[in-house]
Amino acid sequence: MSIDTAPPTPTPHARHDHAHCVADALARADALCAQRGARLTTLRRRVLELVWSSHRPRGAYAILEDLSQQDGKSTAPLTVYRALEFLVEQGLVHRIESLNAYVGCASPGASHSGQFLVCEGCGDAAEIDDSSIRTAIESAAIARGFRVQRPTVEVRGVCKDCQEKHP
Amino acid sequence: MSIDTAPPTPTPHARHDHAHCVADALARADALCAQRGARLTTLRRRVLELVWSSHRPRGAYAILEDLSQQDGKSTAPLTVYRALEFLVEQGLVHRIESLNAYVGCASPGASHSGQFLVCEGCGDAAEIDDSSIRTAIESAAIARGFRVQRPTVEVRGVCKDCQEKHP
DNA sequence: CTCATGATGTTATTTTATAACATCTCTGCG
DNA sequence: CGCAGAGATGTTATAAAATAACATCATGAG
Ligand SMILES: [Zn+2]
Ligand SMILES: [Zn+2]
Ligand SMILES: [Zn+2]
Ligand SMILES: [Zn+2]
Repeated sequence: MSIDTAPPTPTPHARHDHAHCVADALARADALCAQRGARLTTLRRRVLELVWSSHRPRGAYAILEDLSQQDGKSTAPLTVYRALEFLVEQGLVHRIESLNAYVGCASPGASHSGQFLVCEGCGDAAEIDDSSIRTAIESAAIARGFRVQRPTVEVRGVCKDCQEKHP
Repeated sequence: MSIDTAPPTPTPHARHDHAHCVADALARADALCAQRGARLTTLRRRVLELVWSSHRPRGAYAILEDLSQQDGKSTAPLTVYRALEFLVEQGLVHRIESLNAYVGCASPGASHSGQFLVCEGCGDAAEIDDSSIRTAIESAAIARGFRVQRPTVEVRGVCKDCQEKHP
């Protein structure tokens, strides 16, 4: 069976060891939080793991359902929102504004602004950290006397794999 | 961050003839829609005018309230959402994803992607159309085989005037 | 005029997010 | 240890944003 005819999978670009992605993300989170004295509690760690369950942005309520299902009892939205708030503050998770959803950060610890290529086909959100974009935004802002605090770049379009599937 | 819930006062620091802004925007909208055969109905035109009541992004429900108050009777959310949908499609209004709010387009008709400098201080959203940003995004996408459909750039920070007020 | 199309009205519901307050749990300190 | 205080979580209720499904109205081509 050739790669070209591979069936649709939850993670479309699934030619990778995703379990490794998750384990890696959790390990980095542990290290970062320990280093900072931030408390990555069991709950927060579980939420982080659920955010990382795919490379697609996931809604707070989707995570909530996972959590409830795992525990057999229903959890309150606030529980998830508070955990997400912590994770975003720590730079472990990014919020995709145009989707009201959350996705694991590809390189936490590094200072970066969050730039995403969001595919309409598969829903994947690929995080990039392009210095040209960063500096272009900074320059444009400076030219107008605007002090940048948090740049948001979310590019909708179609990823490489999805283009090949629907030519 | 709070979006514009205050009464529709023109921009806080703007020493400009805002009535002219609005009239101008409406005139251009009339012309564009006429040219395209799109129907800028009374309702849609009124919503456009309300979006333009300031240079701050306004939420759909804020506009809804204005509309209801003007008419003395309550209007349904869908009424506003449908009008906004039309206005966004026609490029007369942009949606600011990170605020769930809408703002009038500074240069409708021109093809542009929507780049905004959103001030945390005054709530103003200044629309820019910076070619460096545009090309930087396009290049970064091309390098990854990603086909861009709709780039979104929303930069949070503090505008010039607000920096001067709070030094 | 008549019909087809698109626009608006109406009612109900879904999805996303937060408020207010109670309880628990960890940690540092006497 | 035992206790105080801060931070984390639980609980209940509500707010805010968006959409669904279906009915009616308005407009313009033929
Ligand atoms: Zn992975
Ligand atoms: Zn990141
Ligand atoms: Zn103005
Ligand atoms: Zn514009």
